[in-house]
Amino acid sequence: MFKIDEVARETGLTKRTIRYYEEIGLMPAPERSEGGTRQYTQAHIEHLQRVISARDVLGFSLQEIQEYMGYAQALTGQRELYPQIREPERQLEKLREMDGTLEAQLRALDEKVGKILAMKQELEQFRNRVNAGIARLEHEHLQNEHQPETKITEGKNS
Amino acid sequence: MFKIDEVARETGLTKRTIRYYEEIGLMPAPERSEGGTRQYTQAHIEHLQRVISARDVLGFSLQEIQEYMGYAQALTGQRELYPQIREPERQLEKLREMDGTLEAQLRALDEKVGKILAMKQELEQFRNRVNAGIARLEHEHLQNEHQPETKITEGKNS
DNA sequence: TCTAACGTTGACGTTAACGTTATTATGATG
DNA sequence: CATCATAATAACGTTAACGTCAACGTTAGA
Repeated sequence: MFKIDEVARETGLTKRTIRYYEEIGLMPAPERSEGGTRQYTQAHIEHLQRVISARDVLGFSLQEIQEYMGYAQALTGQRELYPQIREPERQLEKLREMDGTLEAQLRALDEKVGKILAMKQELEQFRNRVNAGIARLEHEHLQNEHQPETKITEGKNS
Repeated sequence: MFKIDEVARETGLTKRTIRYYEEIGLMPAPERSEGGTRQYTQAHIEHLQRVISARDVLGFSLQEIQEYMGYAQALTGQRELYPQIREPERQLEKLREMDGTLEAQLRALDEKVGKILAMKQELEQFRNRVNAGIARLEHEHLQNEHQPETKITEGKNS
C-alpha cells in the first residue's frame, strides 16, 4: 500500500497529475483509509506507467489513452474480458468489435514505426553531411599547421 | 507559387494554423505579393509536411519541433550548413555540437521505436486472447445448432 | 497528546495550440 | 471597373492538461 507521494516518486508524475488522472477516469480510484487517504497498490503504479508510456511515446491525448487503456486493463486481468454480458450472441459481437479495434490500433502502430524510421533515415543522412564537413575542416586545419609560414612570408623579400 | 488556401488543402492544415506556425517561427515567412498576400513555394509545403509528421508521429510540442526543424531545414538545403560563421574553429565547434545533438535525437528515436514495438506485442497478445474467446464461443454456438431439438422434445412422450 | 509533515478538496490560474469573428484590403473575372 | 470570392490583421474565445494556493483534515512520531 502506497501513499500518493510514493507513487509520485515512483512514476515521476506530480501528485496533482495523479489525482487528475483519477478524476477524469484514466485511473481506477484506489481504496481509501478511514480518514480518506488514498491507498495505492502496485497495480496502480503499473497502470500509471502504461499511461505515461502511451502519452509520451505515442503522443496520445488523455482521451485516446482512455480507450487504449480499456484493453490494457483487460490484458492485465484487472478487468474481465467480457464482463456482465450474459447472451453469447452479444458477447461474440463485442469480441469481434474488439478484434477490429485492436487490428486498427496495430496498423496505426506499424504506420508510426514506419514514419519514425523514415525520419531516422533523414537524420542519418544529414549527420553524414555534418561529419563530412567536420572531416573537411579538420583536414584544412592540418594543412595550416604543417606549412603555415610559407604563405605568410611569401613575397616579403628575395 | 501557391496561395494559402491551396497550401491548406495540400497539407490538411487550416489557414489559421499555417499563419500561426509562421507567427511562432515554425515556418519561414513566405514572400508577399505587392498587396501583401502570402506566396508559398513547394518547399514551404514540404516543410509543413515535416512539421506535421513530427507533431503527429513523434508527439513533439511545437517548441521541440522548432529545434528539430533547424536541422530538417538544413537538410533540404533551405539553409546553409554553417551559415555566417567565418572562423573555421568556431565552425568546427558548431558542427561537432550538431553531430552530438543528432546522435541524441537518433537515440531518442530508437528508444521510441522500441517502446512502440513493446506496446505492439502486448496488444497482439491481447488480440490472441480475444480471438481465442471468439473461437470458443463459435464452437459452443455450433453445438447448440446441431442438436437443439433433442433436449427440448425430450421427455414429452414415448 | 501534541505537533510537524503530509493528504484532501475546492477553486482559480496558466500555457499551448489553435478556433472564431469582425473588419478591412486584395485580386481575378466578366 | 465593378464585384465577389479570398486574403490579412486584430482580437477575443476555447480546450486540454495540468499548476498553485488556501483552508482544513489526517497520521506518525517524540
